[in-house]
Amino acid sequence: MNSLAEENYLKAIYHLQRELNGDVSTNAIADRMETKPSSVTDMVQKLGEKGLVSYKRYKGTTLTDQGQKIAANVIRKHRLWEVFLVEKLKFHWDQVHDIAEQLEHVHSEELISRLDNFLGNPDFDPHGDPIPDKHGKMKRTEKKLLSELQKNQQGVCVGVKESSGEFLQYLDKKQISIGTKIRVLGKEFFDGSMVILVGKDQFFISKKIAENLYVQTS
Amino acid sequence: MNSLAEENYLKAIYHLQRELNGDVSTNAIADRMETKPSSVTDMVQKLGEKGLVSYKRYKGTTLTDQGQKIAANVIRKHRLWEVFLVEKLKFHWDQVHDIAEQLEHVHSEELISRLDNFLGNPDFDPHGDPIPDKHGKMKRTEKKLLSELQKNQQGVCVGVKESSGEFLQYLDKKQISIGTKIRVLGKEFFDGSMVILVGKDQFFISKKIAENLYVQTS
DNA sequence: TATCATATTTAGGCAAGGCTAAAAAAATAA
DNA sequence: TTATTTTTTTAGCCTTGCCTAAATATGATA
Repeated sequence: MNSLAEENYLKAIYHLQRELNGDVSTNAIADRMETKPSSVTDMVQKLGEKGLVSYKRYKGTTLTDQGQKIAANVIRKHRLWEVFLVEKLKFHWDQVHDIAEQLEHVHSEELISRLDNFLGNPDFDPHGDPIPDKHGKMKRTEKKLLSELQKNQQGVCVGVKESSGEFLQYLDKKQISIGTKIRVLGKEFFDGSMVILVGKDQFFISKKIAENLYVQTS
Repeated sequence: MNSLAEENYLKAIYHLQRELNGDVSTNAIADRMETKPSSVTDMVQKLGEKGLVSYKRYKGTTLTDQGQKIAANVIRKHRLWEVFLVEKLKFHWDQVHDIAEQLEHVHSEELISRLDNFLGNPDFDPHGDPIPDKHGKMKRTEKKLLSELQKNQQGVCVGVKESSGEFLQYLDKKQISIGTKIRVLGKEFFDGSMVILVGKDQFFISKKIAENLYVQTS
């Protein structure tokens, strides 16, 4: 059984490894965890001894298979709980992160398997992120950024890149959520801004918005 | 915000205060928490400084109003989660305690209020114990021990006094659960044993069983 | 009341996870 | 290549919550 702190480190390393695709530096982890580099060194050494990461002094850290499995499981729990909070308890998708952050550390395989079932074995969480299965594998979608679409192309919103409260609230105000169909009515070349159609409303969005929304085309 | 350890102490003191109706001794707490008396002393002193218990050296500990409120809230969460686990995730009532023990420490008023709602604002948990409302008040039922019933009286099972796995499994085997109607067909004077009717089955139970089952008569 | 057993507290330590300050390695610039 | 900056690690300390051993209060008994 791993401690809460250990699980959080593994999770952070898991995400960083994907973002940076490669070894993860001590500072990067410290940044993500909002802690000091010296604390990180202590912890990755401990995780190293436990065989959950491969750590070499001054070189960086990577998850071992075992560490990866544990991290994926924590993420699985986090995302399943998010689905529960949104689908069953009717939370808004921008309110669930902190609560899921706590729920993800409840230990019980039985619980999570029953929860998964209760929710209908979802493949994606309310932000469009894939939910790993019990072996740590997740569905890969061919998702693009909205900004990559051309005039008259359309796609279904499947997730966000940036997930700050402000951004999610913006989307909410515009009635954009997972599953929302979006059609590009126009696109300005010089600044990347767009006019899009959402339901019956059409409106203007900046390049910054378009670069932070994932859509599935095909 | 209180730490996990603090919440567990408050909860234990809350229960003990009711069981012993009065001040709670350091040893009693240590016993309940499966920890050493010296650790308890440390903690009650700390809780005392925080104003959550009133503690006097060598005299014992009681919850303050504030401490009581916090304890009741933890218990509320525990019992609501138990309802969720049994009603929604179809756990058996004898499997949910340890999981609820973890879930009860998730901090979010909003979460618990939505959960309460989702579950239909239940008044009792799957073991028949009352669920405190958000102000810490709980419904009082006039429940008796089965052993207090006389021949030909009947009652509805509303809870258990002892809740060990063995006992709950015994009840399960006999098809007794919350809501089960039980009629006393016979009662032996000299040892308190009974013959009872449950559904269409009648069988013998010892005094020990009868003294650990709560029924509601009226 | 004096004595003895029991309950409780105090003192001093330990492990987990943090932090700061200082040392050492690596990367970058001159 | 040498000097300088940045990154990382080490050393030493802090808090929380636990523990053991020793000291002290309380309460029961003679």
